[in-house]
Amino acid sequence: MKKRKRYLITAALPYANGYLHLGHIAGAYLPADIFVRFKKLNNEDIIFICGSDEHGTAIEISAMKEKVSPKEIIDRYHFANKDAFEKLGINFDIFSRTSNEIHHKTSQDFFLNLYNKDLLTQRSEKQLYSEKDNRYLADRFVEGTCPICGYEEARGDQCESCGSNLTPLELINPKSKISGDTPVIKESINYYFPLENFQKKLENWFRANTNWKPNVKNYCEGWFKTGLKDRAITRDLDWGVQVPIKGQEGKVIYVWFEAPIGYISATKELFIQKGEPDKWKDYWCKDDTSLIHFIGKDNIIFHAIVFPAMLMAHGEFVLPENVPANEFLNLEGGKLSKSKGHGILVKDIVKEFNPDLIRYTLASNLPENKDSDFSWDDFQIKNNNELAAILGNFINRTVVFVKTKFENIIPPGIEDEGKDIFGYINSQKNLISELYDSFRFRDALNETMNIVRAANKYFNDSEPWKVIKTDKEKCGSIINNCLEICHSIAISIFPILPLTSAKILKILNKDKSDFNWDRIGKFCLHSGIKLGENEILFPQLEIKAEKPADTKREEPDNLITIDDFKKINLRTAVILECERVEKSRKLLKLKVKSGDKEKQIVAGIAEHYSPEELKGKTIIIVDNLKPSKLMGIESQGMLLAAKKDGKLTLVSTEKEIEDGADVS
RNA sequence: CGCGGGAUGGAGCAGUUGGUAGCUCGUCGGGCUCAUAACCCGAAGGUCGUAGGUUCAAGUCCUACUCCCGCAACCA
Repeated sequence: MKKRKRYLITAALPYANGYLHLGHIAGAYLPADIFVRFKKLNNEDIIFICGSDEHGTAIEISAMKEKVSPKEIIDRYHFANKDAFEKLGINFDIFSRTSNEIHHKTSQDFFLNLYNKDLLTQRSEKQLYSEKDNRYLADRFVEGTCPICGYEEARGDQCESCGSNLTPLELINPKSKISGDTPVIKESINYYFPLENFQKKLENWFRANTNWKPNVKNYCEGWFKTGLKDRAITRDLDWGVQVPIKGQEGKVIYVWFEAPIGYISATKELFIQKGEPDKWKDYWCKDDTSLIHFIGKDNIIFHAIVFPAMLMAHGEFVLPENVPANEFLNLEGGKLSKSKGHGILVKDIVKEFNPDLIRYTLASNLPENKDSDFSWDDFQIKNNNELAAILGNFINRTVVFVKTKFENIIPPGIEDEGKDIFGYINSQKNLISELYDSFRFRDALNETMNIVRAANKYFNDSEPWKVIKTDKEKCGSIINNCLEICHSIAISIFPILPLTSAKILKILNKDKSDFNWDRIGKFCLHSGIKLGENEILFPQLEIKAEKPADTKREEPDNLITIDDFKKINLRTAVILECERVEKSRKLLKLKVKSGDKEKQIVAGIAEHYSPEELKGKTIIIVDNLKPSKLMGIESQGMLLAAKKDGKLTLVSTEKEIEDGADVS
């Protein structure tokens, strides 16, 4: 392997259309931050780049829904996410954003570079255009009747009812989602990136990277096998980076093309801030740079195939040396996705818990090889039985001993005392280095904790509380060693627990002059120095049954008045018919009778009840719920059911009563 | 056959090219008492989802099956 002079680390650009949750952190940002901190401790030349990805239709649609400008949406999430990163101690050298001018310029230059080399192909395509809206309508902006199943509200890209993939042109009677206008068909030119032509070159490059993680390799080999397809890199949209070609105004560069260029623009911005505007080239253009993209598995295709192909096409940039993608983190064995409101948002959890505890729990359970699990039980166990009992306790027992037996002053050491433990620490230092270098952060963490475990053992085996009664000098020497070990621990945990690391230095009253990976296992303290104020690093934690940061919508006041309650019409109803909804795992379609009315209700209970057992049952329904469509089927009410831990049971009446009765 | 991931002692996970099944937590027994009832030592506990196959040898490779989970278009 080539000797690398400098590192350029990127973490996936978070999409500025939602808040970050723990899955994002465990997938990309924490491992990246750990790696960067480790390298910085080794005095490596390394920069850590990230920023918000702020273009794309999803943001435009969110803006439309909320009736605000896209700018408002991206500002909200950009600043919230930036703040969340800071609170978690994830220290980018720069957290930029793709709406910045420098990024627009950089992506346009990139685009032009390929365009001028005649690498891009043009295709004229029929697109829907709305006269009234004065714009082309991208697929998500069109609604119409599905040509396959006849569902009337099919989207331009897909029919929610039958699941068919569609194009806007296939829709019968298409309408603009913006104005309801009926669009016309117009020809429009779009540019394509010839990914197909790069397949051979990519494969050769890719397969030379033998040390990549197997999950990344397998995933990409799958794509190679299917064959890469050319991809459109422009779209007829307003929100984004304008296509820099005369006569093509009103088109933007497709986000997938422009977003990764954000890594380059952010690097430029960083060095402009530093007053060295050309220095970014050292990192992007010299081939003794090691470019590493930290991402979640959903981004593999872009970082291991598409972006490298773009860089190859451009020709002036380095290719990634590694793309250590992680799998996904689940919550309590179940889902952790924002769409379902089950995620734990970073902005919430940092309010209540020590960021280092969050970092520790995630780091010890990173989804490095497969999806892993976050649970509150585990979170508490990690704090009480590992951080508090092993790490916090070792620091505390040492410092308290100094305080009570040595007037809080570091006693002198004796040569040769504790040779074994320092030998062990030095060998751990090398082992942990190797683990970090091969992106095995979980193992690195465990081996780091083994140093602390060994430290506790040394304390126990040396029995300073006994030795002090017969030989105070020897006891002092043991304690001196323990203090030195505390210092070594402070350095070695820094990549994972930066706050704790700083606290230990403060307790030891030690400056940063020896704060370097090499100094682990070396003697750095001076006897005769008074220690700083002691502090319990990890207090015991008792997490109540109510999971504190679980994102139940924050209700400032969840009490309702009797009037609020009266708004809800609850009635008994009897189930007349019941059938499964086709292609759905969870939905049942019920026909119920409540008094003289019959209603159709779609309910997500198919995993708990079979259609047969429901027939004839009396249930409670919300009668005046606004109808809505689920998978294209209208649901005119909602049934009540009790649910906990995956169990579900319908709410019924205790005695028999006619259907249509009021419930209150 | 929509795409993808998984199944290893009570829990959560390692197990890199096939060669005595490891780690953390928990449990039980003992030690210590400097320390946040923390620390240290010892022990118990696994036919590695099922059924076949390849091999001198399979958690690891091959085939089939079962069950879980995530994503996608759903849980009103």
